[in-house]
Amino acid sequence: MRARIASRVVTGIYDDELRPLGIQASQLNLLVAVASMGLVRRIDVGRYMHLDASTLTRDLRVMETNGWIEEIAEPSDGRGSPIRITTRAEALISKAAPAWRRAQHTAANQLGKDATAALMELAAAITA
Amino acid sequence: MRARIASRVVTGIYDDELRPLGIQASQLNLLVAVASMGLVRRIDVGRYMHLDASTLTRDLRVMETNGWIEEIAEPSDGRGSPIRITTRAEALISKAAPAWRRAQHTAANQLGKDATAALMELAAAITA
DNA sequence: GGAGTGTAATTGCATATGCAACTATATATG
DNA sequence: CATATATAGTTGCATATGCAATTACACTCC
Repeated sequence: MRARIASRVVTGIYDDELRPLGIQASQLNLLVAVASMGLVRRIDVGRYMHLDASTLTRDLRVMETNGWIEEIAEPSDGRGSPIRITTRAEALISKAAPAWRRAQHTAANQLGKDATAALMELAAAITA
Repeated sequence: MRARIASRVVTGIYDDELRPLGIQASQLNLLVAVASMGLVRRIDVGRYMHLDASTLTRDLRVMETNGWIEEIAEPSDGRGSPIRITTRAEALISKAAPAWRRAQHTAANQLGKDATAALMELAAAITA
């Protein structure tokens, strides 16, 4: 319950800052993850983000529609072609950086120093 | 991003344990919250759980259908009658307690002692 | 007591999330 | 090479989540 509440609260802080840019925290997260991974299969994004494959199918569809993600190889490959971020999305990430940082500061202030460090620790434990 | 990933991972651990009981972590969370609050208005549940009112309308509808929550006063009150947990749901909470504890242990082990303490700290900071 | 203000709840819309089942491909194995 | 097994991705289904707009009260203030 604590983890879910924390997620909602923190997500809300980021969503508020990102709203003028027309992107949500969940989407920008995904975009940054894909950007950091380069040309990547969906499943590997899923493993990194701990997201179910079916969730990714749908989330990425929205982002392809927005022109933020593109599929690379021929569509005849039934096991899926790798994807990558578009230049348009790269521009968006840069443009969103200040709002992102503001949200980060707001969240850090609202949580306090200890709890913020706690969150970093928590994420590190999951990634490991 | 860290908060959202943590939420997904922890929720998944609880969902796995609760699946045989036919209830999800999100629903049991809500049930326990309502149980602890007694006869309560939806909006106050929302404030406690940091959930939007519209989300609660829908989440609670599912739980009323399942017979876990009941509305008390006359439905003529446009600003909503308070709700409370049913005896059936109380029984379910008791029955789910072992699975809940198992999930708690699994999560604590998977996160490690420091990260678990971190999560408690995080939640405390939000509630305060 | 009627108008204005504030609050609780719902609805329309869009996205997010995961499970089970299925499809399509790749890889191993005899 | 044919079959078995494993893996990537999608679809149907159900729930979860929040915003904007709307509805229905409650309350206050002349």
